[in-house]
Amino acid sequence: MVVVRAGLSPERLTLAGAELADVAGFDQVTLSELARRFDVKPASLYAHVKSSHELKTRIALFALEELADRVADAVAGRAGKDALKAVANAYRDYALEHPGRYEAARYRLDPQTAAASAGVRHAQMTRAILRGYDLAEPDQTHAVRMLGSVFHGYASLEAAGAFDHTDIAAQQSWAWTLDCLDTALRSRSTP
Amino acid sequence: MVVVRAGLSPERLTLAGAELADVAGFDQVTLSELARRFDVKPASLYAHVKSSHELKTRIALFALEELADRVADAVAGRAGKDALKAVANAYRDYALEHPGRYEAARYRLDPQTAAASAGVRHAQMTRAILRGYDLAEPDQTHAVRMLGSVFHGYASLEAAGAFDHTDIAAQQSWAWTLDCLDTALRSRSTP
DNA sequence: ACCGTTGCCTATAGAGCATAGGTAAATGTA
DNA sequence: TACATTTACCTATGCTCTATAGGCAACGGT
Repeated sequence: MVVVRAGLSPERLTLAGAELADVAGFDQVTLSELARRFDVKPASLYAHVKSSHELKTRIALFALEELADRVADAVAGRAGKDALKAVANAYRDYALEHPGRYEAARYRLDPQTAAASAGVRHAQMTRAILRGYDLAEPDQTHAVRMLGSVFHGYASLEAAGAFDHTDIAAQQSWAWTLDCLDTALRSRSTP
Repeated sequence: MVVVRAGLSPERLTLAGAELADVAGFDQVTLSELARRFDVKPASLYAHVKSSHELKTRIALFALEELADRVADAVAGRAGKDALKAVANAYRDYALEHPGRYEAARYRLDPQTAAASAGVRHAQMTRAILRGYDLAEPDQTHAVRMLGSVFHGYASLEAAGAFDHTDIAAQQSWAWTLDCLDTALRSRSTP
C-alpha cells in the first residue's frame, strides 16, 4: 500500500487557514475543515499545532505581518497627505481583498504575544505618517489613535457591507474622509 | 414532587444572553451555558428560540435597539458640536459598559433582518448630527460614513485594549479626536 | 372534573476539539 | 546493509455544543 504523506507543517496550516478564512470567514476556520482539505484526520493536526486557539493565533500573527509589510511598502518614500492616503489605502485594500485575514488580525491575542507581534510595527508606521504634520506629544498619540480608528472603522464597516445601502460609492466617501483627516491634522500642526 | 418551572421566554433568554456576553464575551454565549444558568436542559430552549443563530440575532437586535435609544437620548435637544460629542460618547460609553452587547451589535445580520433593525435609526441619527453643519449631498453621506467609522473604530479598538500600552488616557485622545472631527466638518460646511 | 396546551423532560445523533496510544515510513547510525 | 530512532499520520475515545423527536406532567379553560 502506497502511503503519500500530506506534508503538513505549522506554516502550511496557517496559510491554508488564512485562505479558508478569506473564502468562508474566520469563524469557519476549524481543525476539522483544515484536516478535510489536507485529506487527513483531525487528530493528525495536533502534531503541528497545539490547539485550535494556537492555529487562530498563528493566522492572526501572519495577517498582522502581511498587512504590516504592505503598509511599510506604502509609507516608504512618501510624506504628508501622500503618505496618509497610501497607508489608508493599504489598510482598506487589504480588508477588501482578504476579509478573513483582516478579521483574523483582530483576533484577541494575549499581551505578550501581542507585544511580540507586528502590531507594534503598525503603531510605528502610523506615527511615521505624522512626521509630515509637525505634531508634538501628546497630540501625536491622539492622532495615531484617531487615524487607527478611522482606518479600522472604515475598513470594518465597508467589509461588513454597511455602506451597500446607499448608491454613493464607498470609494468617494473614502477619498472625502482622507481629505478631512488631512485638513484636521494640518489644523493641529505647529510648525 | 414539586416542579418549579423556569419561566423561559425569548425575551428572558435574549437578556440573559446579553448579560452573559458582557461578562464572558459574545462568542461564549451558547445555548448550553444559558440552559445551565436557568437550571434547565439545553433541549428545552428550543421551544423558545429556533437555533443558536436566532438567539444571537435576537441579542444583536436587542443591543442595536438599546444603543439606538441611548443615542437618541443623547442627540435630543442638541446641535452642532454638542450633538457630535453627545452621540460619540453614547457609542463609546456603551461599548465600554457593555462590551459583549456592543460586539453582538456587529453580528452579521441577513439583509432583510438588518433592514428591519434599529441599524437604520443609527444612520438617521448620525445624519441628525450633521444638521448643525450645513452639508449638502453627497458630502452628507460621506460625513455619515466618516463619523460612523470613527465611532465604531475608536470604540472597537479601545474595548480591545489597543490603547492600553501608552499611558496617555484614552479619554484625552477621544476629546482631541472629536475636536478634529468638528473642525473637519465645519471646514466642509457651506452656509 | 375533564382535556387540550404548554413547558420542560429524556434519548439520540452529528460536528468540532482534544488526548492517548499505535504503526509504518523516513531518517540516522554503525 | 541492518537496526534503532524519530517522524507523520492513524484509530479509539471522550467531552461539549447544537439540534431533533417524542414523552409526560402541570396549567388553564370549560
